[in-house]
Amino acid sequence: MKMSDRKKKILQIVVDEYINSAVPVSSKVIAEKHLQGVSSATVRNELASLEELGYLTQFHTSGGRVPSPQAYRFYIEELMQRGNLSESDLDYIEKAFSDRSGDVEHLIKSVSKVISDLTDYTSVAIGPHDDEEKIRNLTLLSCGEGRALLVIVTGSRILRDSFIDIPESMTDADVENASRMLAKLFDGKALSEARTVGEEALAEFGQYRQVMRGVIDALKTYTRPRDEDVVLTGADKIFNHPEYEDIENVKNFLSVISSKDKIAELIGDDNDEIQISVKIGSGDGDEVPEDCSLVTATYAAGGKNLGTYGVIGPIRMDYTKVITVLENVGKALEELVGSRGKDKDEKDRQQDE
Amino acid sequence: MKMSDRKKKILQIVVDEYINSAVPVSSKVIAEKHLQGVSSATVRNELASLEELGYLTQFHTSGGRVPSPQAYRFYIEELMQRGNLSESDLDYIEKAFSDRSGDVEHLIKSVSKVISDLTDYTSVAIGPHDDEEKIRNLTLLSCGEGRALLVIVTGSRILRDSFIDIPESMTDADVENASRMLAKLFDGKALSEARTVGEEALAEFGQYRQVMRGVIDALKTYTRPRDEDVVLTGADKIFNHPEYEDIENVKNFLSVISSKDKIAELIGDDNDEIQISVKIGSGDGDEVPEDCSLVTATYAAGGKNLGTYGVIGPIRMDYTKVITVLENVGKALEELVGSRGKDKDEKDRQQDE
DNA sequence: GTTAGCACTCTCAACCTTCAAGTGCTAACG
DNA sequence: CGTTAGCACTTGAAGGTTGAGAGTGCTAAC
Repeated sequence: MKMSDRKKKILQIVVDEYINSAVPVSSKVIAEKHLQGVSSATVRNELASLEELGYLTQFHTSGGRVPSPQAYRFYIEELMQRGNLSESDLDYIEKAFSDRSGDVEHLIKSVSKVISDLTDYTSVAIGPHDDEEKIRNLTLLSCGEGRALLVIVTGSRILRDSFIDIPESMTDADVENASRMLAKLFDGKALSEARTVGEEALAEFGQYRQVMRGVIDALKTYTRPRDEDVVLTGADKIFNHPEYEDIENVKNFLSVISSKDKIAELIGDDNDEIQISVKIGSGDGDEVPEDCSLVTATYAAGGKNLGTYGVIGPIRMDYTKVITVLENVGKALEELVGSRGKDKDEKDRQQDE
Repeated sequence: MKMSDRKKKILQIVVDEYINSAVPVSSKVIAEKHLQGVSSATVRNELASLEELGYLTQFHTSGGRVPSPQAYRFYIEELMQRGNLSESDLDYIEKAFSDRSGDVEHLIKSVSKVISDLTDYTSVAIGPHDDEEKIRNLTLLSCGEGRALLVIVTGSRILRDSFIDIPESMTDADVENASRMLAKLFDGKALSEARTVGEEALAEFGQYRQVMRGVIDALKTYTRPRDEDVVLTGADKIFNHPEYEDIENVKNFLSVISSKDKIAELIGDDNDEIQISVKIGSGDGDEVPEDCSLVTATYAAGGKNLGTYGVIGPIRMDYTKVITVLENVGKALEELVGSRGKDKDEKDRQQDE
């Protein structure tokens, strides 16, 4: 069976209406509020057909229809209408980003907060983690007991530190020496090339071979986001949405957000594909849990990854609002960071709209 | 009215029973299960009297009695019986701590996880933050745009970093120069004395005055724990306890744990007073929210603060279990860290038991 | 001081009724 | 053939009633 235009129109009405009201949608309100000129009986026929196609479900015979996950996906792909932010929302974004004094950590937090406040959903964010990031400084500090602390600072000011094992025989002076050598070797290198640089230099390091191995291992872990890089804002906002009157849904939600590992996994894995990604849980072994939806955007400016930001919430989510907010925050962010001019990527994206 | 021994005994029974069953306690079960030789009518008289004293409340006439916050406090002070951990629990602790390879961050996380797993409550932890910590390394890195990154590494391997403003006129070489001066000045100093050292050296710094100011400001913030220092484990464990079938309690709980600031404040403020602290919310403007209880222990070994760890959960908490776990974790932790010998503090504590 | 006995209160679950909402189906219409 | 009016049917939500069970407070007797 093909989807007629009227079916699409009706499906769009159902999704819109349900997103707004959180109440199953009946044929009557569709016909009366949105589709004058057609009777509710006709709408009922169409609804029955849409149900057969898998787009709608009903809890019980007299309960109106509710969109299925499949319907949401279709809605986002084809039916959804883009909106614009209100003046006050735009002002809010601008004001929030006007304070340029903070570091990245601070920026990530405020972006996350802005998104959560404007959308009224829980916001998840993961800071920039870019393999092409240049190493700005690398220092090795002796800790005694055959261990040393490796501190790496990159161009976008992300600080990474980890402990590596070193030969017990190394004195503090040896460590300092090694530190100098390492700093010289890696300074200005991108994280992506650093590993190969390290491998190549292994031979030179002679007795410090073990140290270099440790550094290389540490570098490997740096391209993956860590727990600490995941920022979560407005977890209590979920209670503003009626689906979370049900304790089961709250459990589900809390089990997701209490594991930052899991969040990082969910957000991270399509990091460099597209701009905005929507993931809807359908329950059958999906990574995103049932009754849960995750909308994220990955931002970039001047070819530099600026991190991934988004919201997590019920499937019945105001996608128009969320996506609009994400787009506007993205624009503001790109302006803020790459204020000097726009690169090709961004131009392409703007034409798409 | 004075508390007779029998009243105390009965109060203890009520609290124990309620903690175990989560069901209001009736005079009948007290008399039959715990106080043979006395009739339920007698118990009823005592219960009525205990209610008058403010230790018990009842939701409705025929609903049995429930301990008041005041009763819990009294219970913990005087009535509670110390327990011992099971073999398997002790094994679990030992196994969890046997891996010594990780850094502090890692240690904090595993301690927190152990506590959460053994108690079945949500665990909160805050890493060591000790004013007497010695500065091991201090480096200033230029970031351009009149800003620099200050990295401070302390003895117990806590890494602190923050951005400070510097005069736009400073070149990279100037920054390096300043970094060397600062490192020399602060190396080996405790955080507590560092501030005064900085103040005294202000004059010497001449044109770098602003830099030194920034460093001093940064040092000030280091004694307070930051958001990132608060670790939360097992948030979803609350659903194992019947009070959180009620959505209102979940809201309450989530609003606390979603703000790490607030947690830090709650945990941090009696940091150096006593070993184990129990805070019970009573609702009247208390810092700890109503229906919420916070049990924390501050650990130390060799005079060094090892952080504060504990659990947050419903008032009806298994205090015996929680406190026993906290004590045993503390012992294990002290052994692990200060394996070379026990200092006076710890000996004192062990005698108290 | 302790106890048995009893009236009283309150909740909880089960059950019924009513009500409104919304559907599916059928037969008629253009 | 698509559309529509009409109507029977289903279902859940809300409200009321009832009986059982639990637990108490009180009183009078020991």
